[in-house]
Amino acid sequence: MIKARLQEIVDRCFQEGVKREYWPQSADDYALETPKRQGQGDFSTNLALIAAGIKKKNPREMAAKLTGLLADYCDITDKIEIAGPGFVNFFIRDAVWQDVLPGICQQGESFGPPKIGAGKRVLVEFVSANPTGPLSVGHGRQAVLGDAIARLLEATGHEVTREYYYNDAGRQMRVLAGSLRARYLELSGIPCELPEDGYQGKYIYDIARELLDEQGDKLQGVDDLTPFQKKAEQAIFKDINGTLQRMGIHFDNYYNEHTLYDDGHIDDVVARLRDKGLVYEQDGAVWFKTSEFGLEKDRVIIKSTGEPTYRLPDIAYHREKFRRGFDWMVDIFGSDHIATVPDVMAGITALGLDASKVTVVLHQFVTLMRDGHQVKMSTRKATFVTLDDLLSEVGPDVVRFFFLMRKADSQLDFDLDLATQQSQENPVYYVQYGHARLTSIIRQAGERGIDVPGRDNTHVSLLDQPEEIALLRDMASYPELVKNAALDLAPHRVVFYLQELAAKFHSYYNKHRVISEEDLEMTKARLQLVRGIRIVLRNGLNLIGVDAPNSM
RNA sequence: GCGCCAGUAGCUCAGCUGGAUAGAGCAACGGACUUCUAAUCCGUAGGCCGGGGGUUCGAAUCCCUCCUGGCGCACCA
Repeated sequence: MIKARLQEIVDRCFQEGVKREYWPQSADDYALETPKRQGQGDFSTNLALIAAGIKKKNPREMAAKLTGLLADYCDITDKIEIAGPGFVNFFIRDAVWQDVLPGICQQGESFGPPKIGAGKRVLVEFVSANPTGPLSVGHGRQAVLGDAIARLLEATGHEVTREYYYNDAGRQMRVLAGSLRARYLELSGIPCELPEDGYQGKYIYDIARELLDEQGDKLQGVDDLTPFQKKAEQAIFKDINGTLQRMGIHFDNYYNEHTLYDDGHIDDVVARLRDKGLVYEQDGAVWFKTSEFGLEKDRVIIKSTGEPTYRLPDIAYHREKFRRGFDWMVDIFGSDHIATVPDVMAGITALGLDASKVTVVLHQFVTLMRDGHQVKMSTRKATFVTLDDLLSEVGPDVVRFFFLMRKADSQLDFDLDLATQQSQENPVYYVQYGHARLTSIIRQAGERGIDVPGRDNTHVSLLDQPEEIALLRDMASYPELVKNAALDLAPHRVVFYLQELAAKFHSYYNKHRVISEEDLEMTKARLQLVRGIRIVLRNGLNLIGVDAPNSM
């Protein structure tokens, strides 16, 4: 908020400088940033360095021209100085930071990023696991990532639809049905081998048992896999949804790949590509000329058996997303799907659609560590820890927070021993504890009959300690941080921000007393600060779907 | 062999579009509870940012190259 104000001032001076021919318009890619080190001001701009680079002049001379202009326009600083190679550093007046506080208190829950996405419809597709088994820990990362991204986009005013895309037909499902049938027969006392590549997970037994309870031995002589497939799908989706619910994640829409066939979209996409001469037949299969789009080689979209490969429905599905009128489409995929992305993008482009409206977020794998060893996970084998298991061990808050502590690009080691046994040292609790403490202080004040100031600014000038200004500065940067995190689809930045804010507060708490009997005015000022920090912490936690407890 | 991602303190990781003297948490060591919650705080120590070239006023960040790890490179999804 303060930064935006200063940015406006600097922009105005820049334009004035262009008029006076201090520097050319082309120097407009300068930045206004927050320096890391103390003593370098609250903000800093490299305008002079950029301008000097273009005009081949001394940067410090340029900086002097800039400060000359700023003297006329800038009313929120104590001091503006030229430093280092030619940076111009801004020292914001304490009063400016202090004035931020009543605004935050007044806005409360709505304190956050600007609604830059207002009127924009975004589709966020994630999880999209086929109903062949319980959600894995890897799906968990994706679920958390997708939901957090959706929340970030909502916070910035986007109209978000969360969608789960799935396929309940095809080879995998047939193998699943065969596996269930085998277990069903086995439980009925009829020895039966699991089919080749069958699903070995014990959950198949659970479903078989249910089926046996419901149907008795009626299905023993049935060769048709349909009843088994139906039962498996229904039971597994129930399980998946139960897990998602425990995480507090809901979807607005479940999109069945099958509708793409029923509504003729698959055939239509092939026809359209054929019209454009981008499709040909070879070896009994239908190929898509992906090489026309800069890719290595062409790809099969319909196998010689007549069955489409996954690419074709993926392309058709994305065309449907466009037709449904979304302005932005975000896909969250595991890194094992990396190969599909260029093909789908080529398909979108081939159909005359704007591929830049699709953003794919690829997340790297989760490695589960137990007893210092990596746990290998496979949906088909029996050796896997499910997301549900994880939730039972550490709870949804820890799962969410941990999965968001790393950027999507990084592999993630989830140390079960650490997450379960040493949960006291969890960064999640660190932040939550901060919130509980803040709440407790306000409660104490209430018990002593002290009212906590809200929107009024009669006390804020008392908040002149360095720690207080630092806190206010961080709080003021929250809206911009969230805005950038949303646009970059990077929720981990919110997590890091919250840890830092909590740390500053804990430190402050240990150094300064908020409620003091001798000084009621100071008490009120600090209570207002406490209230403001609590709002920001609470809003931030809410943004990543983590609970903000009032006591711990 | 090719593509994508990663390589930053002993460990796990931040570092937004290139910016000034490189950041946090854990682990280690030494301290702080008659006080608004010690699930906390304070201090100490810890680094050729994988190696090597290049681009420029300036590189952990951009380009090239090599090394290491992960994921892919199907008429599986």
